[in-house]
Amino acid sequence: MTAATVLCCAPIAREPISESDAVEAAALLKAVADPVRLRLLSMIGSHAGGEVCVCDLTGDFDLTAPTISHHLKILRTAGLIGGERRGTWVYYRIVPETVNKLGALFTPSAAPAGG
Amino acid sequence: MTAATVLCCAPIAREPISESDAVEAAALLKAVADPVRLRLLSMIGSHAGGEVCVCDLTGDFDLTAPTISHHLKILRTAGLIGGERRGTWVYYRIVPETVNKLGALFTPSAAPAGG
DNA sequence: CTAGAATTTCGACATGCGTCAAAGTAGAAG
DNA sequence: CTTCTACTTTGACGCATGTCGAAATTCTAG
Repeated sequence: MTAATVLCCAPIAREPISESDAVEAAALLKAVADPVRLRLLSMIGSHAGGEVCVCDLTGDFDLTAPTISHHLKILRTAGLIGGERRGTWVYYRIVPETVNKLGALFTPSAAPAGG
Repeated sequence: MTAATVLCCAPIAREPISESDAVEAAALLKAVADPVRLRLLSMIGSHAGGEVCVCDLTGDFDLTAPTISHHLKILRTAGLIGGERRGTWVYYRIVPETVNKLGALFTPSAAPAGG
């Protein structure tokens, strides 16, 4: 128990983040720093069955299909969602690990130091 | 205890976020979706005493003072940091409430439903 | 193979964002 | 009041991003 067990605050407020970590985290954050992508991520993640067809997504936006596809690609490239084609349709599901990374950045961690 | 106590996942993956909530959250996320601002926020939040002089910030970046000031303003406008002038120097400190908002978006909440 | 639907890629455009140099503001020191 | 330092605002520039229309891709159905 000599080592620090700092529970004070979010990781980001515990010690200065390194430049490379900042670049990595910022890339992830940039992927969700858009209302459309946030809604898409939320719709995909909260859908019963864990999977959503793209065709069920486009209807809720005043955007063209190419634009939705563009946002989906950004989320997928960031590792936040995964896509799979089955027949005519493409289904997307959330990748919880990556989403948790986001939360971990700003959440006062209850984990012991070093974890 | 009859009501749901949904611990499955992040709020964003529990139910579809509303458009207005998405816009609000995206604005907050955009403020931290930049390596420089992420480092700035981290340096301010992790500093002993809870306050940092701007003059202690600029040295760690290969950026001009106006650029640092610009990023600081974005963080302040987003409500993530607060600034105070004392004499010649300006001191910034973190606003934990706003930072927690970010974490709450993506963290599997341990709070009971309805909270 | 042809026809058709779902989705992505491509090309283009307007807007937004990060950066700097120069000028402006606020307080300390003489 | 003048000068110096610390910081912010303004104006400008180039690059990135969100959006669309059109074309290409991938699969199903005859």
